[in-house]
Amino acid sequence: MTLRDVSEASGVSEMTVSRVLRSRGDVSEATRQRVLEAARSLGYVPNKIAGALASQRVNLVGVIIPSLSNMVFPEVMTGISEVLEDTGLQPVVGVSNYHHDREEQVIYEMLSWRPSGLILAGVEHSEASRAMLAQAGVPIVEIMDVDGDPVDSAVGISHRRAGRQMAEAIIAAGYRRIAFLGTHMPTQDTRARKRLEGFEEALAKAGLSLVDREYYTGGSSLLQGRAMTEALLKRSPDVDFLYYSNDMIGAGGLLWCLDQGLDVPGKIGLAGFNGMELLDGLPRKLATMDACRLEIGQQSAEIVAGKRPGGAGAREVIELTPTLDLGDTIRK
Amino acid sequence: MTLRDVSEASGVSEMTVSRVLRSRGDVSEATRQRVLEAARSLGYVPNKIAGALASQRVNLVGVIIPSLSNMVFPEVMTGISEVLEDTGLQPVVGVSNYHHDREEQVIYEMLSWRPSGLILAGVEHSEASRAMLAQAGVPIVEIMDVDGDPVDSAVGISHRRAGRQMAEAIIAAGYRRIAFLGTHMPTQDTRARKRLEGFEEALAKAGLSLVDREYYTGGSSLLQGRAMTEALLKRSPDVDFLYYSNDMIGAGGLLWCLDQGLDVPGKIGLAGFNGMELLDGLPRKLATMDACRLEIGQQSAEIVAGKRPGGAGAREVIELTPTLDLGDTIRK
DNA sequence: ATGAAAGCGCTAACAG
DNA sequence: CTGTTAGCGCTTTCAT
Repeated sequence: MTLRDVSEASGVSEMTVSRVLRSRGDVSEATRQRVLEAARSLGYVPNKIAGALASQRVNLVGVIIPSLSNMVFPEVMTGISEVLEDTGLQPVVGVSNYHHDREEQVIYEMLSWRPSGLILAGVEHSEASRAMLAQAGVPIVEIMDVDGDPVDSAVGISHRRAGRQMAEAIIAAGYRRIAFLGTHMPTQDTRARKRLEGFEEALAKAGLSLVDREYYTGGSSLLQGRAMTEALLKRSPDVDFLYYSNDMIGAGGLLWCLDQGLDVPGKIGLAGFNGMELLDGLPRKLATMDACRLEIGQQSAEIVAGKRPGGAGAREVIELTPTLDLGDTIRK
Repeated sequence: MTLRDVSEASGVSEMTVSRVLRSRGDVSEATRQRVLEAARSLGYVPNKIAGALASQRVNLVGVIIPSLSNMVFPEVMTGISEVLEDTGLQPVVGVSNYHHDREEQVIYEMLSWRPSGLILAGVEHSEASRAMLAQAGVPIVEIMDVDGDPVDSAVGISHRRAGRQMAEAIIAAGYRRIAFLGTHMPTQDTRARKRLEGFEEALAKAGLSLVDREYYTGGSSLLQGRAMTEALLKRSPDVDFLYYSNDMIGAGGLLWCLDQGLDVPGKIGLAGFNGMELLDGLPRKLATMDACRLEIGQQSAEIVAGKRPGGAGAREVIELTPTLDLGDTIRK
C-alpha cells in the first residue's frame, strides 16, 4: 500500500496526493476530498521511512533514561510529552539500565534514526558516547544533573548542593550521629554519589563525619529499606539520623522505626530524596528534597523544540532549585 | 556523513563497507579492519532510515501502553525487553493515556514506521484502530486482557474471572457486607470494569450484592485510598469488606483502617489487585491477585519475535492464570 | 492548482 | 571476496 495506490485510486498524481496528506501547498477542495476518500477507503498509512529519507526530517526526539521502574522518570516523561505535544515532535524512550555501555548502544541506535534531538539523563557518558553526541548535529539535552560538563545543553539540579543543603538542615536540627543508607553503585548512579559527596562535605565543615553507612544493590523497595535500617541500627544503635539515598528505602526505614516504637523525629530523624508523592499517605511524611522532575522534563523539551528565548540550537545550561521538605521526620 | 565517505576514506566500495558494518557476507579480515578503522575515525553512524527503506526491514517493535506512571507497565516492559534483547529487535514505547483516540493516533504513528510488530494493552480499540491493525501485515499482540476478540494474537488474564475468583474467596471467608472502591473510568479502564463485573456476578450467585461503592477519578495514590475509605466507611459503617480496584488505593485504605484501630481482617477485610511488590514492606500485606505482568511481557515478545512453537506469524491467544494471595487482610 | 524528474542513503541481487 | 546496478517510497524542485 503506497502513495501510488492512492494516486491511482483517486486519479491524481502522487505529488498531489502527497500534498493533500501533508496539508502542504494549494490543492482544490474537490481533489482534496477525492484523495482523502481514496486514502481512507484503502486504509493507507504513509511510510515515514521513505518520507524521512526524502525530506531529511524526522519528527522524533530520543529520550534515554536509566530505568522505567524508578518512578522518577515517568514524571520527567510527562513533562516532556506535555511540551512536545503541540510541536509535532514525538518522544521515543530508550532505557540504559544505569550502564554506560548500554547507554552507548542506545545512543548509537537512536542517532542512527536521525532524530530531531536527544534528551538523556546525566552528564557522565562514555568517551564514544560523548563523541557521537558532539557530532550529532541536533540539540542534545542532558538532564537531572548539572554538576559536570555538558556536551550541549543541560537542565537539572546540583545534586552536590542538594546533599549539602540536606546536611545543613539536619545539623541545624541538632542531630549529630548521622548515618547513610543507599545504593551501592559507585559509577552508575552518579547522582546519588554526588549527593552523598555534598552531604559529607557539609558534615565535614561542621566538624562531623558519617558514623556508619549501609549499602545495597538492586532495586529500591520498602522491604529493602526496612532490612537495611534494621541492620544498621543493630550495628550502631546510637545513631540519631538516617540519611537515605532515595525516598523508597527511606520510607521502608521509617516504617521499620515506627514498628519498633522509636521516637521519630525526637530520638532519631530520617530523610530521603526525590519528593515522591506516591508515598504521601504513609503514617508520617518523610523529610525529602524534590528533584524538579516535571520542570526538568518541560524545559528540556522546550530546548529540543527550539521554544526557548534563544531560539533553536541555542546552547543553554539551566540549574533548577530543589525544595527541601522537613516532613515529620526532622525536628523543627 | 554517509557510507560513501567511509567508502572513500577506506578505498573500498560502498557495498563492501555496508557488508562490513552489518557483518554480512564474506569480507577479508584486512579490508574489514580498514573499513572499521575508517568508520570509527570518521565517527560514522549508519542511517537506518535509508537502510530500512532499502531492505524493507525495520528492527523495531511498537509497544503501546496506557500510562507510564501505572507501575504495572514497567514490569511488562521488563519482560518484553528481556526477550527482545537477543533477537535484534528493539521496543519503542508509546503512551495512550487511557484514551482510544490518542491510542489511534499512536498506532497510526507507529505503523507509519513499519515496525516488525506491535504489542498493545487491551482488546478494546476504536474501529479505525482495529482496521489499521488488521491491515498492518505484521504480528499484533494485544496484552493484559483476554476477555474479548483479539485482532491477532493475545496474551493476558481474564479479568472477569479474576474478579469472580476474588469474590468467591471473600465470601468463603465469611464476609457479607461488601463494598467496592475504584476508578471511575467507565470506558477507558476496561480491565478494572471487567473485574468488577466478574466480582458482582459471583456475589449475585451467592445471593449477595454490593452494599456500597465509591468512585474516583485521577491517579491512584495512598492518599486517594485513605480519603475514599474514610468517605465510604463514614457513610456505611457496617461494611465488612472493602474491594479496591487496585493495590495502591487498597494500601491507602489499609493504612487508614489501621490508623483508626479497626480490626483487620477480623471485623473488616480488604483486597486490591495487581500484586504490586512495591508495597510489600507495609505493616500488613494487602490481599491481592497478581496479574502475571512479567510473563505477559515475555510471551508477547516471543510471539512478535516468532519464537513460539508455531513459528513466525502464527496466531495465538494465551490465557495466563493469576495467583490469589490472601495476605493479612482476609481471614483464613 | 497540478505534474515530472531527480534524488534522499542505503541494500538486494547479481556479476565477476 | 569485491564491485555494479537498480531501486525502496517518498519529497524537493522546477515546470506548466
